Amino acid sequence: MSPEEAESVGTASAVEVQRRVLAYWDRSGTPGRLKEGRADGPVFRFTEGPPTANGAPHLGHLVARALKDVQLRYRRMRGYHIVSPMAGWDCHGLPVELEIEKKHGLKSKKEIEAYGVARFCDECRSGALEVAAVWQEMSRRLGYWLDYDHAYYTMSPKYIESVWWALKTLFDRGLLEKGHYVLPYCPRCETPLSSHEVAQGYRETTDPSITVRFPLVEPPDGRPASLLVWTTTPWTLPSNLLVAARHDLEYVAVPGEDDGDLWIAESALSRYFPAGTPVRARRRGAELNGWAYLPPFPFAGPGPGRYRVVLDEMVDAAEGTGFVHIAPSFGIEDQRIGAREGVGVYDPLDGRGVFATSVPPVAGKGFKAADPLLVAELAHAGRLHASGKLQHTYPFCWRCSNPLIYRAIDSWFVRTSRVVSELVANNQTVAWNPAHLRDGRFGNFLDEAKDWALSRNRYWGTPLPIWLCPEGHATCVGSFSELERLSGEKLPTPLDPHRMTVDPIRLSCATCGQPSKREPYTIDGWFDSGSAPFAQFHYPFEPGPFDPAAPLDYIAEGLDQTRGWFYTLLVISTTLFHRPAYRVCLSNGLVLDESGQKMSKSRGNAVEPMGLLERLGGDVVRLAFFLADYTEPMKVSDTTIARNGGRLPQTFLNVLEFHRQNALADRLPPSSGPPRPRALLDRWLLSRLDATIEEVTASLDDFEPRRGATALRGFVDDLSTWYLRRSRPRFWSDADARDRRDAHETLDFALRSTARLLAPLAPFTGEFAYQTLVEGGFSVASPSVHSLDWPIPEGHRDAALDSGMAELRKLVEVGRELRQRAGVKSRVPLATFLVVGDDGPALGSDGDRLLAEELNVRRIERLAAPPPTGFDDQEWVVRLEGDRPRAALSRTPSPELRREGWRRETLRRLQHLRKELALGYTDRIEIEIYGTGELYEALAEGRELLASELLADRAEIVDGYPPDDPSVHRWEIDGVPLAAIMRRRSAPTP
RNA sequence: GGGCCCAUAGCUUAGUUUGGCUGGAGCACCCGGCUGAUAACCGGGAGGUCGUCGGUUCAAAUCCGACUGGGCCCA
Repeated sequence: MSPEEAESVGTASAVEVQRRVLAYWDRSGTPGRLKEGRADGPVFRFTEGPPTANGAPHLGHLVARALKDVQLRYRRMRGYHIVSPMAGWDCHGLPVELEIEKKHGLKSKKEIEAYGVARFCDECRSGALEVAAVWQEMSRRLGYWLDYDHAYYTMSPKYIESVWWALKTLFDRGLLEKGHYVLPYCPRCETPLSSHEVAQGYRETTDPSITVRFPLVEPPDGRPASLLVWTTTPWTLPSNLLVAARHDLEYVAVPGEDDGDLWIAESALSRYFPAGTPVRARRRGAELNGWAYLPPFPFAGPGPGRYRVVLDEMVDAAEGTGFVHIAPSFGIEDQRIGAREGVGVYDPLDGRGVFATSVPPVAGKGFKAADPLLVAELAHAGRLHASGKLQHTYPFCWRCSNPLIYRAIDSWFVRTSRVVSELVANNQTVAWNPAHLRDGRFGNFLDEAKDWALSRNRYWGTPLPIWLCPEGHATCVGSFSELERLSGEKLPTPLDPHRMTVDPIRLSCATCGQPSKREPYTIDGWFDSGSAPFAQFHYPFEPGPFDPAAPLDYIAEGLDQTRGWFYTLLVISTTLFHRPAYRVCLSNGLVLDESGQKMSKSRGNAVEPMGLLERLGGDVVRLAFFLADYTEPMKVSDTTIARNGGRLPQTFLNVLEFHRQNALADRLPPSSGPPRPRALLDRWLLSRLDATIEEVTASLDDFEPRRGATALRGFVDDLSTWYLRRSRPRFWSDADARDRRDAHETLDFALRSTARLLAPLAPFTGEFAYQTLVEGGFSVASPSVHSLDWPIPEGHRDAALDSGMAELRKLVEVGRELRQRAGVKSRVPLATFLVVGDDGPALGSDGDRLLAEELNVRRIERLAAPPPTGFDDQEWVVRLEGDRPRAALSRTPSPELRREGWRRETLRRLQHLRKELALGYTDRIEIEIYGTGELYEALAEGRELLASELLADRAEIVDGYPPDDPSVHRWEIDGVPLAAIMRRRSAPTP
């Protein structure tokens, strides 16, 4: 390490460590050099799930990124070649468009078109790039190494061309088709959404809840009669064409206000009528089939089969009346039933959800605004039986927050439903973490996979590469060269294949030769991101490392991606390559605030990731995640993160600093190779180290960093609180130079190994430690810890040693307890610690020596059984286990031992004084010490010891009281006055 | 309404797969000690109906069932 670095290391905080390491990496270009791992190593396939480039990252992203990075770093150290470390951004789609709309106050598609589609798309592009920069800086702070210089962008021409290739492949296989189906539709964005988008927008809301009378044309019993029909969407009533009942439900007629009959399911009766209401008639649902009624509004007009009761299994009487209003243009079930009955559709709404003039009462009104007007009309006509409000969950647009409607619309579909069994089979091969996702949430979703509504009626997205001729023949274009060929035009270079470029292009129909126009759709951005594993390489247009036969080895994202990326990856890989998309999939839980509430900007409880990383440092944040159960929802705040993630690096850095100061003071040359330990503590530490290496390795092999982080935390704790605490005197003892050197080498080796083990989990701390330990560290030429080989056990594992030391540490606890009960401080030596009734020292005389030192007793004795006469209470304090003595400790120090205790007491105070006087560890001093009586005798007896411990060239012990002088420092020991004058002797060591 | 997951001390958690000592640990708290790396460290204390109830068993935190609470997803 360079002298300047060495001097300023000090006790570094995690934040300081991070700052220094980032500076070093920047200087040395380390991330750029290492991100791909070893070029000739075995391949580790990975793809970064591209975040949507419409906003800053939130904490949940941080968790996923930490879980990805730890694995990449580990695999690099294991010698793998990472394919690919490319960063990526999902640039297309509504979210990005919406940001630009907001920026310019655009409120509708008409306004976007007036603004100019080309300009609009340009802004979307630069908006996406700006966001990517924010993500990159956050990732840097977290230590997430990706190739940011060669990131993939789903909006880039090459990427789009790969997506086109994929679409054409599906088209050729008959898996991409046009249909007219009911889809979730956002009237503000004027586009359909996919089911995974809808899933993100369910919210509590209040809607009207009305029950309407549908008069029967020919009442069965001669009296006037009506069906009671319930709905929460009055705006769909003008489109009513049928009423559905259930064949096996029991329906009854009860008297209404004007003496007409009201038909309702018997099981729904109590919701509408008081108990005891007379029943005038009763029919099975099946008997109601075909009953004709008068529709609530006449605007849809007559048509074959309309306005009658039909039977369907979807009806139940759990809510409503047992009669279900069917508007085939506005519901998935409605469409199915309407199509079966051949009644056609009636959709009076335009693209923005505004009523046409054909519905006079609400012409020009939005569908929501129409609700109260239509209800008033019904009331006026005497058709309204009941009216109220209902609170329920309803889907809203996940981006613009307006209520969605379900409506029939032209759209292109990926026929996912046809490959369900293949999806299910491929999913079975995936190692999910948590494992229950495979057959639980994700598996369930696959079982019911619906066709994927792919097209969007929008601007900023991959254009659907399908051209249609007037005859309806579709041509799907799979590459730019094909487009050029079919259009007979020279395309501009560079080509930006977005709407403004491709919309005007006309092809001649491959089937009939007529001019074809492009279908004016973009595609769901989720198809873009699901194509990332191959589209990032411009597959199949350029040679690259993508292997169509090989799934990714590992992906990790938030749980929300079960409906998102995890799903679209699988669909696309299954339909294109007939294989699963990934081998291992780790899904992390949601991030909650301290009190367990979901974080959101509107609630104001969101912790901002950049701030968190700046305050605590990336390693603390990472470790807090790794040590928590990251597959479950996680409560996060500065306090919890610092508490859970801060201890390991802090303790480790403290040990490192201790070692640095001592190694530096000793001017120790760097050690070479693993040490050959002699001392018990050294052998024990290296045994623990090997066990830790094994555990961390296994945990990362299993893609479960938590176990490894926990093991490492335990090791560092043992290193600091047992090995180092017990070894401390060895590091500055002149008595045994060889042992001193052993201790240095063992600690040095353990620290270097720990730095490497730490590297994937806490890359800044690992790097900092390594650079601190090696000569020339922090220099441009110094290799990064991340470029080193992963540590392997060195054969130091010794189970007997492990258990023996554990046992010994238990005896230490016993001894300390006895000392406390005897009321004798640790500094005062005691004669004997007696261990009763075990098989003798598991660690031999070395172990007993260690025990004696730790307990500050003169000797350890072991007895097979307690003495027959028992222990004399005057002489011993005894620890019982059950009713048998386990250990005993001498109760009282002898006068000699007490004098030694005083010496140590004095020594401690004088050492403290050295520190107060700001003396360096190697500064020589002169000292005069004043004491009287027994204290004087004790000090005089140990003059030489005191002198050498205090690095005193001259030490004088004076029997008496000190002069009255400001340079005199005074204390009391057991009521006896002690004083000293201390002066620096030599110049401070540099 | 349906599905999946979670529940161990105030907090973070080990132990649950494969039932078996007195359910461990760290943080925080109280008392005492120690301190030439440490925002440390050491000893002791207090703090647990292992969410609740029931079942299986010689034996249940662990296996089974129901319930409660929380979370997520679907309709």
